[in-house]
Amino acid sequence: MERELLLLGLLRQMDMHGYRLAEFIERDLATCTDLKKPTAYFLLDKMVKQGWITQHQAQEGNRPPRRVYRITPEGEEQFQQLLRENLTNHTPAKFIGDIGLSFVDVLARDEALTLLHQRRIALEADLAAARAVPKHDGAWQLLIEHRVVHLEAELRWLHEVLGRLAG
Amino acid sequence: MERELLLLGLLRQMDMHGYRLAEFIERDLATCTDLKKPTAYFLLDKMVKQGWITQHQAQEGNRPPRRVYRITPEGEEQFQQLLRENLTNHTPAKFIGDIGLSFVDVLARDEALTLLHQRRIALEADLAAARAVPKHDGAWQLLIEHRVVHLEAELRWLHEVLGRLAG
DNA sequence: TTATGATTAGTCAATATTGACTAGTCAGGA
DNA sequence: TCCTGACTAGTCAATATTGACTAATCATAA
Repeated sequence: MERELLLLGLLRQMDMHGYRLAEFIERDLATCTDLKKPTAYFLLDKMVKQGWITQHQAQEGNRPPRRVYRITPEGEEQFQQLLRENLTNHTPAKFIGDIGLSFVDVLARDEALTLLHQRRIALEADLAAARAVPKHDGAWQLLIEHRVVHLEAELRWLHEVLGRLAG
Repeated sequence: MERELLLLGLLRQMDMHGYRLAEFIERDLATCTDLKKPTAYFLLDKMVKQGWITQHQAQEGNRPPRRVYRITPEGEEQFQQLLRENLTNHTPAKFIGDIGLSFVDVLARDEALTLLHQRRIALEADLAAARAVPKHDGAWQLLIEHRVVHLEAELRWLHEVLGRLAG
């Protein structure tokens, strides 16, 4: 339900049309979740059916009409409940990079080292990018720092692994 | 393609029937990936169609016949390629817990602290469990250590967040 | 003015994923 | 022996997800 939580949380801040929501999520929230446009519409439709949000048409100038969504009191209640669940439960991240690592001894040591070295380069670039994000206000700042903390830990670990493989 | 990589990697070690594969993944690899039984069969069928593996029936005693899968040379080639890609590319983990955190200021400070405190308890339990896993051999040990490293970083960060919220 | 490419808003068919189910087998006790 | 509950192996309908597409509008530049 974390996607629903996200959509409700955004609609709670202001009414929005589907395209705007989906675009915001895909562009600015890529580090938390990946949720594509058709999925967003699917979930929005579902939440309309469940009565958590309402949908109405809105025309602006000559533009084609838009579906604007608004949260309902039932939606707000859901949001509150989902938020509490999400904050309480620690849901560990899945590291899909680990799958390859579990087979690393299939490769010759030199090749493995070369490939993991490339991974480290990519990781360092990610970390630099995350550190370069300007200070935000409020809770978003937490997420940015979380990302930095995680990438730093990842980098230290990868360094360790490279060292162990090398000698 | 990380699920295919995993299935091919396991079949590469020995022929297996679908149920065994799915059970192993669900029980022992839950920290890397979540892949349910029907998904495993779906992917196995797909890989048979693509010629990466073959399927044959095997009877054992009175038991119902099983579908046993075996990797083909084309499958081995795929495996090698997928493994190299997986080792090279750093694919950052998604933190779905962050979605809730981004809305944390919706709640009164005391309630947020209580909920996040519960999260910390759960996290500490996870960490203790991860540390208690006995030493494995080879690459599996890497994954266990990765998990510990990640959980430690997560715990430090949560501690930081709690401190900041509190004061 | 009109051609070109980018942006907007959403759709659709194809693919992926899963919860809940079935139908057989086995192990152990009454 | 027969019953019960657990295990084995897989299926199926329902749900979720996405790549690729459409069709309109807007920006700009020749």
